[in-house]
Amino acid sequence: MLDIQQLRTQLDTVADGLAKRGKPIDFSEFKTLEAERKTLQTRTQELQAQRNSLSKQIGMLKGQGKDASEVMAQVGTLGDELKASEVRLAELLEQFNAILAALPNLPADDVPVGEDEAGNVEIKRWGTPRVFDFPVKDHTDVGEALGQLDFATAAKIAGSRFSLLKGGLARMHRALAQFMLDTHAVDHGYTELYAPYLVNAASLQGTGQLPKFEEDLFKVLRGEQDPLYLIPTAEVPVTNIVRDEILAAEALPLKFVCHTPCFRSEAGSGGRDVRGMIRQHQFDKVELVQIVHPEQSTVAHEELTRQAEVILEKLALPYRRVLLCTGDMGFSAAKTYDLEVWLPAQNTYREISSCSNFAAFQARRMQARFRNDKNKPELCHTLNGSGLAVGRTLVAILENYQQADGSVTVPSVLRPYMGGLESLQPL
RNA sequence: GGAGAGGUGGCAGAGUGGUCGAAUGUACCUGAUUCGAAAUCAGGCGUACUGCAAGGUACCGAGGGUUCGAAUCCCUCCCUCUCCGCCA
Repeated sequence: MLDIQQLRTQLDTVADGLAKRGKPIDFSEFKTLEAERKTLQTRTQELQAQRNSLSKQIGMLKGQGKDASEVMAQVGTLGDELKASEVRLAELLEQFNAILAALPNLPADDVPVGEDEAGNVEIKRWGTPRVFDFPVKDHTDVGEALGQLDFATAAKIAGSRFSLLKGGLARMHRALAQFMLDTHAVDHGYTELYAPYLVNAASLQGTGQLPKFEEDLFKVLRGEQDPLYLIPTAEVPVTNIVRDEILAAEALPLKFVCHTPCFRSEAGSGGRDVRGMIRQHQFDKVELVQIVHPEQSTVAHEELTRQAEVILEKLALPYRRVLLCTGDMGFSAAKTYDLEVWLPAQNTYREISSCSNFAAFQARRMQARFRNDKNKPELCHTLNGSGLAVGRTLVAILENYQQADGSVTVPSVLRPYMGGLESLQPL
């Protein structure tokens, strides 16, 4: 959510910033509504003040046992205009909210302007892609040859875009999550959380998935009761911890790490990445979330991204860091780094982590504040990043660590989590 | 799933139609007292919008309704607690 004050006072600046995202937004409706709002709001409050004071008089007169009919007649004349003003004002405010809730965040100043992923800027590369002396298989072929990755059975059980892992591969999946959690909780100082996988609509509003992106979510209907939604990322339950809170300044920064499954309907992604476990309805992710003082968010963003990179380096997986351009950034983000891991079968880097600074955008939606130097409530800044997507990490290991005989070497940092197992062998 | 009781300021807790944005206690902040502290005394102490200011407006779980007037009455939803049943 953008600051409505900023829209009122610097509409052109806001419009310019949003235009950089690619689709210029028409603010003529906003201007029309705003012109009406100011006078209507003043007038409504004036009428309310009159009504309140007259009503008080009625109370006083009646309390003294006097006749109040004259004053009651007087307040009666206000009735129609007041009612009409209140109704119209409520309509206007609702329209403002709808406009505001649908506007994406302003890109940070140092975000490159571009239309799509072609405009992204590579920041760094780490690691050297391995040279194979045998034909490289993609992760689906490697996993199925091991007999430990079974899409056909998953499709029977649930449908397309689900996977069934078995044996050592299932264990490696678990080991990855444990390894990531330990690294962030112990080495990086994050507080580990276990959080709900189903959330209410208010939480999804808070982080920005609703109202615009409902079709991306799995919705659980419960008869008369309010629906719940399966979380698309741990960002939702974790960031909403501070929704409607006013924190003490000393409480910041908050740093949370949380491993959850993530559920995405993948509506509109038809045909993309249908093979393999790159794009699934259900995948696990270890998520990093920080709630920080506004002056700290830029530094925190670098720190958090670096902490995600550490996981890739410990796993010895080659990757690159990319700064997303204005046209490729997510709805709520002010600035985003993607980490892309090397996938030899595709001969390219693929996204495995997305680390974003949301500035005050989410905090304003969810009214997450802290008491500043002047003891006044001020919006926090929020950040999050994958550290990392577990399923895609498993994909990267299958491809990068495959051997000519069909086995897959277990990265050394994972071995303590797998009973010392050094290699996945066909079942 | 059945039966019942509740949601008021950081916390506790009063308030069942009118001078209530809300008593009181406690916590917290400032000052006085003190060598210092405790105790005591005085003042302050929710959020947001609006106004140069004085002030005005909204908010008593959320939304709607009745009324000249709603924390208080009515409806829907959300949440909490107690007992019974079921359950990993």
